[in-house]
Amino acid sequence: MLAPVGRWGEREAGILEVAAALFDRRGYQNVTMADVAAEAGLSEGTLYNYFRDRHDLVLRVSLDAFEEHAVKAEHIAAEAQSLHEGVARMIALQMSILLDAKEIYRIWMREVRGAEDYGKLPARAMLRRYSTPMIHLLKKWLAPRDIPPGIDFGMMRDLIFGGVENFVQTAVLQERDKALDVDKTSWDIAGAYLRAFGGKLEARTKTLASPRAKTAQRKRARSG
Amino acid sequence: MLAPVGRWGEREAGILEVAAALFDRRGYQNVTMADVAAEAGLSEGTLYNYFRDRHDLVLRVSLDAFEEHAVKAEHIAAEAQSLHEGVARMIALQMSILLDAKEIYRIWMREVRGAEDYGKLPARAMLRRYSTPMIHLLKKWLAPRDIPPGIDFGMMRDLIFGGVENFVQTAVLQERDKALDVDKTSWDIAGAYLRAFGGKLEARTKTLASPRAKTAQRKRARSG
Amino acid sequence: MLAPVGRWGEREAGILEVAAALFDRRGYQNVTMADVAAEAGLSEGTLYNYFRDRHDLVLRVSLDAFEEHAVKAEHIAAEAQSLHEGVARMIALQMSILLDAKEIYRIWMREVRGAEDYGKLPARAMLRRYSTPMIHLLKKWLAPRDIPPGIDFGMMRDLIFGGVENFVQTAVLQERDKALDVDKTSWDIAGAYLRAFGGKLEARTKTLASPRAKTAQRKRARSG
Amino acid sequence: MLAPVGRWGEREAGILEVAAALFDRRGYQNVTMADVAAEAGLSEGTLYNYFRDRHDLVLRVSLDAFEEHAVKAEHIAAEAQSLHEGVARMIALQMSILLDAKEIYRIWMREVRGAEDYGKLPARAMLRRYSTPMIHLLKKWLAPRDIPPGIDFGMMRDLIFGGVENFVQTAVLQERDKALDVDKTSWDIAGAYLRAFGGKLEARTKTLASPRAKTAQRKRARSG
DNA sequence: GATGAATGAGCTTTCATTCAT
DNA sequence: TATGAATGAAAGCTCATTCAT
Repeated sequence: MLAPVGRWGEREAGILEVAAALFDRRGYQNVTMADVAAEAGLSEGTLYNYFRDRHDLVLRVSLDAFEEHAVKAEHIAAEAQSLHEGVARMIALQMSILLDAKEIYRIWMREVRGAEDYGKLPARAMLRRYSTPMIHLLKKWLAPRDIPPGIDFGMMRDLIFGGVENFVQTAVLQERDKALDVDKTSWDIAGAYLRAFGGKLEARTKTLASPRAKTAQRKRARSG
Repeated sequence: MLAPVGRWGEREAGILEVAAALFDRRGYQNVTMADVAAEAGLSEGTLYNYFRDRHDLVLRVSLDAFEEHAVKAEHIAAEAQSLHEGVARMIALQMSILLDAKEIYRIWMREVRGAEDYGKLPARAMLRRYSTPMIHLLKKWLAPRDIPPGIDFGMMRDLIFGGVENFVQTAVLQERDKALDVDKTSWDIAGAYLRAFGGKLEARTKTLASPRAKTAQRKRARSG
Repeated sequence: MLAPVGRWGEREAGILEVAAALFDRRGYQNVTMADVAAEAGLSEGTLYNYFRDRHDLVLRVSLDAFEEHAVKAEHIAAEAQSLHEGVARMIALQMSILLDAKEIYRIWMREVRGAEDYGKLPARAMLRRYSTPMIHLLKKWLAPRDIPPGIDFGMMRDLIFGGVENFVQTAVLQERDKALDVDKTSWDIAGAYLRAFGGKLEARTKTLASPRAKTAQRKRARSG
Repeated sequence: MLAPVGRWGEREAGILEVAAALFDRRGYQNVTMADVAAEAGLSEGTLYNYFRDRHDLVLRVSLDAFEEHAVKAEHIAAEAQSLHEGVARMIALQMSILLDAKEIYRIWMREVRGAEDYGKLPARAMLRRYSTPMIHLLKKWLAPRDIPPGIDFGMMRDLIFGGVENFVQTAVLQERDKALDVDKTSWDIAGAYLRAFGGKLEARTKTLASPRAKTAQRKRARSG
């Protein structure tokens, strides 16, 4: 779902952006509606013209952010020249998300994935858009007879994304995140997973475009 | 509401148990002190005879639960007859924790690991007790020359635990958790990781004791 | 309970007035935020739109009340035609404050004067504005050679204000306060202090304007 | 009312002493029953075998302390060789009370004098015992024809005690209290009051016994 | 649509007091 | 008498949400 155009749509997008930044800076549980309103230069009441309630705002922030990620994941899957490259770039994407906007990711995991009733449908759809490209990638390049017994594609995806998440979390906790070479590490980890799942490894030749840099650019462009 | 939970020292254990169950059912952020008190059959004020404040209670719940897990992890590492068996049992332990008490795990990861000041020392020690046995296991059985480049032991541990966590989460979300064959899946996933990290695989012969069943037993015993 | 007290800026003044009255009636330590809210016809939360916290409210009540007193004290010092008249009017002012709003005075002495950190600056400034006019008065009219040894101006001020406070307190306790002739008593007490400090006494000729009456008028006007 | 003798009485006296010390150190509003119990080496429940409730304890602490002061005041009035000496010693007593145990004094003024129903009778009696010696002194030495018009003995007492209280309070606030020469200042202030009330001044010849030192001695003796 | 004061339920925490042992 | 765990009524404060303007 794209943001509506025109003034109304712009303002909504502005609120979402401001809220995302605030959430990321302070943790979304510690951001009040008043904070968001103030940061957006609006009054509190106005927020409720755009979002049903706090939950809705949180949800939309996360959906919005994940939309971008989903698009990127789809590109990676579509353009991969090899399994190793594709998985590595997917891992690099995941890493950069966690490093740049881990709070949004947290919201996603806690509020959106776990939500029982509200917004479940668009959230599920978005989750699928983000996580299925990895499955497509694996399905395309892995020979069925090489896949170890008991392992399926969904499991692979879960193991990869979860493993990377945990690895980055530890790195952040140990304050090794600034020194992390995302591209190289992604390639190495991808290699490990290919071994695990019966894929063919490659030597790392060309540099992966860093989604991290792209993200930074986008942010600069928007706030201008 | 349960009947009041015993007297004296037992009462503290009872509160912890009741709180753990509540946290797990509703998410610890959504459980109030009044909820815990009511569920334990006590008045609100009484809680504060046992725990300095809410934070203390949350911490203690998590520490308490993890103590048991740590002990089990240490046993597994000490008694493993092969790498495949050890890793599989470790994964099975992790799975059962996540299936039985995923919220406690969440508390651990978010409140305890991330805490800056309070209880950092005992918490860190406990974390190490839980997560290092896996590293010991891997160090003991993996031949250094078989380990793929760019992969170290800490990374292996993070990838394994994180991957399993995510896999279980997805299973729970898709309501496949009841049908999950923890032992078999653990063995298969362990196999994948051994391939990934250069370990020697084995055929699965004997049944792993399910820590899940043991936990259930303990709980029944305590609340009597 | 009073009817809701006006709108906007008036509301703050209304809360302050209502709080001052409550404090005076029951002792400010025994007045809760809920009490103030109820008496002002507001909900509890609303109070916190006007005052950061309880301490802030208490402080503001006292500062507000003392501002008026300070202005009066300055006028008295500026317009005094003789030392006897000036001191007498200052004593009469002090008496009327204590009779009308002794709790506010108590807050001032205990919370504001004694406070270590918060609002120290404006509070100190206000205290000076209230208590220095008396010193100016004495300095202007007392011949240095007439002042008894060991007595300085600060001491004089403290002895006068403290003595009057205690005298009024006793009168209130013995329920003689209604019958108290503020003007005459002030004149007599002033005379005693002039003797004590080496000042020239005068016969009491004209009536002192009673600040007590003025205060009552202001209150009636405001609450309308 | 003297404390009962025997074990029961001793324990009660011990609690009172401990409570008085705590009150003075931290302000009596900030001392809980639990604090007093802990400091006295008793359990909380036991306190209630000796004191009906918190109010009763506070009251008794103050009564107890004032009993000593009253005895001293009576001695001073009985043994005074001149008005100047008597008043000066009375002022010195008041100063030392305020410097050594201002919290007890505060309790007295706030809780006891102001109390409407409870313990009014013994409190009133004690207040009288403390404050009438000053009146006796003045009545004995002041010639009625020298007393200025409009001034009576009760007023004198109030002006003296209140003035001294305020003076000491200011000194404490300005942290001049350590440097305060109690005997000299008392003499000078007494001189001022004698001028005010028509008494005969004297040169200060002999040193006044410092009640402050005596108090310290007593405390040391008791806690041994 | 925009405002922002008002709301009030809800939270954590304290502490004097009670009472079974 | 002594104990001390249990109590529960407050208290101060927060904040998502509403609504008259």
